[in-house]
Amino acid sequence: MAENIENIRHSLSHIMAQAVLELHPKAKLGMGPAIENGFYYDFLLPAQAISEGGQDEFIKKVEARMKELILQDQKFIKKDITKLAAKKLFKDQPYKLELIKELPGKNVSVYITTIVLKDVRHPTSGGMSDIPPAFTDLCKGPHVKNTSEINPKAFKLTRIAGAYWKSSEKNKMLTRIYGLAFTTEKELSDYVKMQEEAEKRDHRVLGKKLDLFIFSDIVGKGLPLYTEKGTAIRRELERLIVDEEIKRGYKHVCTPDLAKVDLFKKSGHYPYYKDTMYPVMKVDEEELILRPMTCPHHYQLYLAKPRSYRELPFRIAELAKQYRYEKSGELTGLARVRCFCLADSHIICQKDQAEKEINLALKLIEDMAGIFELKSGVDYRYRLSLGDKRDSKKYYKDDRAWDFAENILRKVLKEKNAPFFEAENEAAFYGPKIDIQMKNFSGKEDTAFTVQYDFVGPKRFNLVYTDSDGKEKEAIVIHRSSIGAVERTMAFLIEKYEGAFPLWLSPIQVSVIPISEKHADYAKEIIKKLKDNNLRVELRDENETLGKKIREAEMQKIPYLLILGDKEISASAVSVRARGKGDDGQMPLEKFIEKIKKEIQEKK
RNA sequence: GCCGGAGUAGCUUAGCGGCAAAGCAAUCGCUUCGUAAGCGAUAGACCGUGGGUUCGAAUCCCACCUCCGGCUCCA
Repeated sequence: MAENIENIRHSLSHIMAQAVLELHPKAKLGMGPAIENGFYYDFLLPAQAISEGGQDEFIKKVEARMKELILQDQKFIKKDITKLAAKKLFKDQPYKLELIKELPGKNVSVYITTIVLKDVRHPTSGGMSDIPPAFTDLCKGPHVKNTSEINPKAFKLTRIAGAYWKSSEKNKMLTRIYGLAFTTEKELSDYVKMQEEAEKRDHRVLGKKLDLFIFSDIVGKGLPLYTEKGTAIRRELERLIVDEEIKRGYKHVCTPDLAKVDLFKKSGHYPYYKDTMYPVMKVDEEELILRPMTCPHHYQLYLAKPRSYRELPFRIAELAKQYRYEKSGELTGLARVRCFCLADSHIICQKDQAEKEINLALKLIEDMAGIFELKSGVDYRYRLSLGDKRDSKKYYKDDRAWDFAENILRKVLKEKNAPFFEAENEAAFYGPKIDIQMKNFSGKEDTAFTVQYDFVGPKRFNLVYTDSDGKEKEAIVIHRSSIGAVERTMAFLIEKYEGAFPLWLSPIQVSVIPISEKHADYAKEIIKKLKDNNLRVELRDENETLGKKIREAEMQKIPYLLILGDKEISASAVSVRARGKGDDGQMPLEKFIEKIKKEIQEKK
C-alpha cells in the first residue's frame, strides 16, 4: 500500500482542483503535484475568493467538498490526445496552454475523473451513466484507479500561501493550497502530533524560554541581541573554533566591518550582490559599505608583501561580522539574519595543493560537527553545488576552470565515501562548492558549512606567488567556513539539544540551591569556590520550597544542581543532582569540581 | 519583496461592538521546607502604531510596523 501513497497524494491534488473549480468556475489552474507528506495545487483565484469568510472557511469548504467527491467513487481515466485537441480542451486555462506548448512530442496525456455508474455508497443518487466528465486535467499521472482507494479521513488541507507561477519571481503569484495526506487516519494524526512535538524544539521558542536572545523592533529586524546566557554559548563556540584553527595552522586576523565600495567592485561581487548589500554611505569623498563578505579584506593582507611558494598554503581566518540586506520575508530567528558572524577563512594556495586543503577543511568541519554530536547522513549531508556553463551571466565564464574545480571537489567527496548529492545551479559565481546541508527542527535543510573553490578572486586581485623556479604564478583560493555562521549554528544546536546543552556550552553550568534561608551562607561559600574555578553558576536563594527551585532549574535545563542543607554543611559536602537524572548523592565539593572540569574539558 | 494569517500585563493565552480577564513570572507577608509547582495579598495593559466608522471600538474598516506559515532568495 505504501507505494500507492504517491498516487493518492497526486490524486488528491486533482480532487482539490475539482472542488475549487466547482466553487469558483473561473479559477485558473497552475500545477498540482504530490509532495512529501501531502500535496498542493496552485490556482489563480478570482479576487475576494478567500477574503470572504477568511482562509479557514475557504479551506473547510474545499475540504468538505473533496470528501464528498471521494465518496462518489470517481474513476481516474488516462487518455492520450493530440496537442491540438488539448489546446481546445484547455482553452480557458492559460497556464495549461503554456505547459502544452512546452511539452515535447505531438501528444499529451490528460486524466479524466468521472463518476462510476453505480454509486454504492450513495444509493440514493441513482444512475449516472451519461453525466459528463467531472474533471479533466493535463497530467502525466500516475493516479489511483478510483477514489475509493483514498481514505477521506487520512487527508487534511493545512494552509494557503502565495507561490509564483513556475517558481519565478518575475511571474504572477498564484494561490497555493497545501494538504497533508496518508493512507490511514492514524498516520495523519501521528504526523500532526510529531509536528507539534518538533515545534517545541524551535530555537525561537527555546531562545525565549531559556532567555538566550531577543529581537527589538527599534533595533531592527534580523538583528538579534544576545542576553548574558546566549552570549556565554557564543563565546564558547568562538573560543573553540579560534583555538582549533590556530592549532591547525590558520592565521587568525581582524579586519574592518566596512570598506570602500570599490573593494567589492574590484572583487566582482558588486554587480552580483548589490541588491543584498547595504547601500553606500557617503562620507567626505569616500563611499563605504558594510561588508557582505570578507574575502577581499583577506586578500589585502596577503597582498601586503610579495609572497613565496614557501608561505603557501596561506590560511587566513577570522570571526568576521558580515551584513547582508536579506529580504524581510527571508529572515528567520537566528537561522537567517542581517548581521552575522562567520567563522570564515580564505586559503590561498597552489593549484596542486587544493585537493589536500579541501580535505583538511572538510576534516576540520567534521571534527567540529563531531563535537556537537552531529552525524553525517543523519543530521547533515553533503551537496556538491555546481554551476551552469550555459549561464555566463550568473557564473564566471571559464569552462576549463569549472571542470577542473568540479572534478577536484567530486573526487574529494568520492574518496571520502561521503554521502553526497549533486545540485545544478547552486554554485557561487566564482566557482563550485561543497555545502554541508543541515536539517532543522521542521526537517528543512539549510547550508551550515561550506568549502568553495575560487579561480576568479586570484585573477581579479592578482594573488600571485614566486615559485621555486623564480617565476610568478597565480594562486587559487579555497573559501571555507568551519562552524559556519555562529548565529545559524547556534540555531541548529539549540534545536539539536532541545536547549539541554552539554556542560561546556551550558550558559549556567551549576545551580546552587540552599534548602532554606539557614543554608544561604554555606551556598554563597560554594558559589565563590565554583566561580574561582571559572564555572558559570547561579544561586537560587529565593524563599521558595526546594521542590519548586529544583523544578525551575530543571526547566532551565541546567546540567548540575547542588542541593545544600544541614547534612551537607555537617559533612562539608554538596548533594549533586544531574539534569534529568534525579538525586546523585553526596560528594565533597573538590571532587565535584574535578569531575565537572573533566567533563567540560572533554566537551561531553 | 510577494501571498495568507497573527499582534491583549514580562511570558502564555481568554475576551471578538457595551466595566479589559486568567495562569505563570514580579513585589510584599506567612511558611524554613530534603529532590519537578506551599499559602495569602499587592502591583502590573494607551489591547502593536496612526487614521476612520459608530452614541459607544481591544472587537468593524484603512494604512503602517513587527512576528508566523509559504513563495522568492541565501556570497
